[in-house]
Amino acid sequence: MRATAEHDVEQLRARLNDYMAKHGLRSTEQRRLVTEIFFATEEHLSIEDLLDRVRIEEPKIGYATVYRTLKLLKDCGLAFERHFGDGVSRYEVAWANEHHDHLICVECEKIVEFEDGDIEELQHGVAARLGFTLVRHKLELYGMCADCRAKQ
Amino acid sequence: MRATAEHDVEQLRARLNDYMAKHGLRSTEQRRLVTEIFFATEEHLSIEDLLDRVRIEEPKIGYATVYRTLKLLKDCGLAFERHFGDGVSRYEVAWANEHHDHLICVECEKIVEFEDGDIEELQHGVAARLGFTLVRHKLELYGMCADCRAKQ
DNA sequence: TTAGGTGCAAACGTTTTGCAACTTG
DNA sequence: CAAGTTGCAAAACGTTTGCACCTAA
Repeated sequence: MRATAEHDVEQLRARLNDYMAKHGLRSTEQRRLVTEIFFATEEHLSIEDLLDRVRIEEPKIGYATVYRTLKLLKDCGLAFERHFGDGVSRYEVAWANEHHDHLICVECEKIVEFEDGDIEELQHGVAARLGFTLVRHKLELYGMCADCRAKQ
Repeated sequence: MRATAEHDVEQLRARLNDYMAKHGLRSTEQRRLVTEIFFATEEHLSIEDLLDRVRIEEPKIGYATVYRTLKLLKDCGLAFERHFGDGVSRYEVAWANEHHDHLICVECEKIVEFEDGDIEELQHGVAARLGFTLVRHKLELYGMCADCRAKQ
């Protein structure tokens, strides 16, 4: 759907450094490691998932550090937190100028991203009709993917 | 938006009794009390909310009973569990033939329900285009309601 | 040097469960 | 009476925090 090559990691680093400088925060080895691994990931990671990957390179890193780093990324708008109903928070990189929703397979839990301008337009219409100014939305479609349907 | 009068509580009771009979479950006083109070409610209740109401009539009822009763209602499709991001699960009655999504005020947390057939149609289109058979969806719109906008 | 960061373990808030006593059918 | 249910309290679960030690600037 989207190619990794399009993504401008450099821009994320710049935004992060900006934010840290502005808030008197420091660039530590752990923080760099966690953010780089996170930025290099296409999937929707839980804290544990990310911790596992980080520990391959630096086994001493603790859960709390990953947690706090993701909080930082959330705070400066570089990560989105998602909840797909299984009790754990998952995170994905907030690439600039990109917005998408999720289609989740109820069988194999595969997550596909999509974007649909028509739906978004209708959402604004609904909100306006009820007197709301829309700020954001969450749309998740749950269904069975082609692979799982074939297997049944 | 919808009048209580339209809702057929009798049908819910019947479906519940059916389910319980089919699964060898029993109709206890606590279960009846919890379900009746739940069925009579328009709001999106947390377990605690519901427990508070139930305890007005029967102070001895425990959290676990309400929890387990809601699980039962969820299992037989009479209750939906919702997560609006504040860490607690909220429940609402799954009235037959009714489906709606939510519009939530980011300021006062008011929740308005809506239905939009056009959006749903587009959702099916998106899913089909990506090879999925749509089972259900979750759409939440977050914005500022007219009242809160006026106060600012 | 000092404000900020780390890792650990303990605290937290919500959800879930084991169990002995009690009800329902 | 057998099987299901209750209420309690404890366990489990993911998340968050206090603190003593460490490190970037």
